[in-house]
Amino acid sequence: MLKANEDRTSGVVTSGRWGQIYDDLKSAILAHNIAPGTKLPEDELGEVYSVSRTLVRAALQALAHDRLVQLEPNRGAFVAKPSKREAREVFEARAIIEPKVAAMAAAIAKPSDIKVLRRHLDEEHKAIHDGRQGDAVMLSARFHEGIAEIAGQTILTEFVRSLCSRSALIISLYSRRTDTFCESHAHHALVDAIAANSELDASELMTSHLVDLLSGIDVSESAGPQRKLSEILRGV
Amino acid sequence: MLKANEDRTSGVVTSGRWGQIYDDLKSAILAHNIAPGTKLPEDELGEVYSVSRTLVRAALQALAHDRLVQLEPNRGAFVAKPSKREAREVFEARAIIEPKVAAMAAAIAKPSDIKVLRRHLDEEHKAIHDGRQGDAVMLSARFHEGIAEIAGQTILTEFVRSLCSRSALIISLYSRRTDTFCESHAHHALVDAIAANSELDASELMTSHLVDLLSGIDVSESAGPQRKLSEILRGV
DNA sequence: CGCTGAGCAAATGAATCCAATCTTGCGCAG
DNA sequence: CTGCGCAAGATTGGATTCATTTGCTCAGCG
Repeated sequence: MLKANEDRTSGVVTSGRWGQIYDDLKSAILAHNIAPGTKLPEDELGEVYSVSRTLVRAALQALAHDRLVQLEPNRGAFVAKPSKREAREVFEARAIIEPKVAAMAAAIAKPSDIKVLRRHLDEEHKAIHDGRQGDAVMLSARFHEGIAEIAGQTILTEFVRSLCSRSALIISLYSRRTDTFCESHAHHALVDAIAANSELDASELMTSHLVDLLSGIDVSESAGPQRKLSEILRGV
Repeated sequence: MLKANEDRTSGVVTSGRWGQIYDDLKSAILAHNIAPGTKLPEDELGEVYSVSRTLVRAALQALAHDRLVQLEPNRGAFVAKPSKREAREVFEARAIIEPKVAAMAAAIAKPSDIKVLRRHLDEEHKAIHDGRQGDAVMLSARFHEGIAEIAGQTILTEFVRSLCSRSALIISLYSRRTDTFCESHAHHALVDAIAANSELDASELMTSHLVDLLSGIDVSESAGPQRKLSEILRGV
């Protein structure tokens, strides 16, 4: 199941064992095993993990901060359904941050870093080949995170991690093509540029890669997912 | 006391009334009313706010996610003490994000937006004049947030908000000059550029403003603040 | 036949309670 | 006199329990 709980929530807390639940739920959501909009009742999750609602609540709160779940007062927790506006903003933010990060990574990448990236690529390729789309989007996200880590920017790495998580949700919601999740050749070209220490190439490749990703999803203006069903049925 | 709890934690949750505690503590930390490294015992806070430890824990967890407090397992919560490395990274991140945001804001700023910014400036000026440094840094942060809001980028606004919060902590820790918090003239020039819809000027002014801020703090390499008191006293 | 309102059930919000862990102070041995 | 070890106190971690809000159902009325 692609153990992803090695560094806890994003290095934030490490407190207690609710991080386990956090990681599990996060994996499930990102891998699209739980559909956006799904209700996440506290006691149900508590029963699944054999823990109290207290821990479930802590995990849900952390996920809410990552915007992967939406907490509605006295209603419950739901898997987030990013609006198209939010989707556009996520990619705009990535377009601002990630090219710079890629350039920084290219500037200081060591051979060992490149090896790590290529290993990521291999895993991703295998996941795509095996048809495990859920794992593929997660590995793609981890690839982008990996670049940020090479850049040595822990804070920007956090931002990239957050944005990639949300991107995974967005792609699962609005994807038009099935191969939307990071075509491998784009990633390969990126690694080559970084390995060659060419900052400009890395920056531009990242930009075009993000444009590619964005072109693969439908962000045309329309009623957001917040619209009530009644309004939709009324044909408003 | 500068009511800041109008939009809750960063629009994240709005759940329950622990947001009140969150906002209060955040204000106190950013205004430097609580020194970095200070322990924040749960039941003490619970007594102060006449509330159960449950809510205090929720607030502390949210603050931990913002990196304003550090949660140590079985130890407790402490006001964060960003290392110099973290300090540098925060400003590097700001240098990447904020100029772009300023340019976007300049591109689409309406007269009403400018009025809001100028009102921020007035409050900030008054706070500085009155010697209320704590409020000044908070208002400075809100000014930067305001620019991001004008840019219409809610996600980047969140990032800027987070970075500005941490900057406030950093400045209070490593400031050399006392006037470090955003000299007003820099902010005025920024507003002028945005009002004139000149994206390039806004971007460059923001960059130089951030460089200015960074030059005002001491980020020279040295042992981080994680050093034990014993090591310091030993003169290591 | 449709609409309104009271009542019921379920889920969340918050407080209290118990357990586990760390800190600190004291005592004793070397 | 100093250093190690142990026990008591304090503090956090997690579970259980009570209260409140929300949403739904169904009876009564227009």
